Amino acid sequence: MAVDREQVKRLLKEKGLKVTNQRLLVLEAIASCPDEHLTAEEIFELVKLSYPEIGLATVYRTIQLLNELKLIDKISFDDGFARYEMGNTRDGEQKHHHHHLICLKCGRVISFRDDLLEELEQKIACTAGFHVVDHEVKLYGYCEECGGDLIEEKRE
Amino acid sequence: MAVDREQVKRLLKEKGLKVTNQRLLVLEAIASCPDEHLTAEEIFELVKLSYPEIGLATVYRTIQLLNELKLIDKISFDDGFARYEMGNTRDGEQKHHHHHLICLKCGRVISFRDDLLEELEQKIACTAGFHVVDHEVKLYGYCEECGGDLIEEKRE
DNA sequence: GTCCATGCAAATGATTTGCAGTATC
DNA sequence: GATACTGCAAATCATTTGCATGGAC
Repeated sequence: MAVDREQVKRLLKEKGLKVTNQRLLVLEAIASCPDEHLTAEEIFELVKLSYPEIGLATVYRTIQLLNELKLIDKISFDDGFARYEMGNTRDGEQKHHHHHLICLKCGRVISFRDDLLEELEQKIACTAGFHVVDHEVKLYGYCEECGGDLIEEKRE
Repeated sequence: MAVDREQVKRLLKEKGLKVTNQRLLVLEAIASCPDEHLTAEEIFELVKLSYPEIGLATVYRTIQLLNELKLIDKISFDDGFARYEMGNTRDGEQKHHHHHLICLKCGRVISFRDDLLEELEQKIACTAGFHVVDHEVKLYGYCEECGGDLIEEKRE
């Protein structure tokens, strides 16, 4: 997943923010690991490879900024770390949320895209007078390697 | 929502754990606020009303214990506090998860019960070889008072 | 009486913040 | 050149832990 530097620069300028190497590098670090869910510390280590002078506080501040700009999404797997991944809004496209399967044994996190939730949202909106604009779903269980498909053959 | 003290005592003893006032009181504090999502600090304050000697560390340790015993559930709304609510496993009954509508304006949290997710779980199990055993859903939006039903009449 | 549970105070660890120097516009 | 951004170190704050005392069984 590549970052459109020009588009990001434009967005920053629009908001009266400055374009800095640190900001671009943090965003590109996250973009370079599309299937990971990086912690601030991990992003810090990644950026340090090409820009050793960066400070951890800058990473935290940048992450917060990019999140506010909707360029990245924040997620938590309740292991004590906030995690980040590329945002889902591309140009004018509609949101295409992906959710997470979390393996209770090995901790692996698998992302999946789903549209079934739209239906649920509609239902909620009608019944509760609640206008849903976003959702987050986590499914916990066991992945293939950890016995996900051995449901029937348990008991060994 | 009342706590069946005898049943809880039995459960604790079964596990070789001791029955203490603190443990019962923490559980009852949580049970006494079925529509709230209490933080450790809030539970601490509640229990202190009837048992002023209790320490915050005990509340944290007890919460952890009750969570492991599946008597309470942990949830996080990403505001920096872990929150707790009564567990959903009642006797031998099947789980009946409820999920959360979180208002982005007033912060109100509305719980709702849903079974549509079962369908989604089945789908995932088949396609990804993933055996889902639990799920967590958060819907973000605007509640009735904050304009949830004004979707059409927006503008101005 | 044994050993687990508690209360207090101190430790931990992710994240935030103050401030002086630095880079962007 | 003004002002926003950065790096460093110190501060914050929810949660955890060590240890001596107290309570359950």
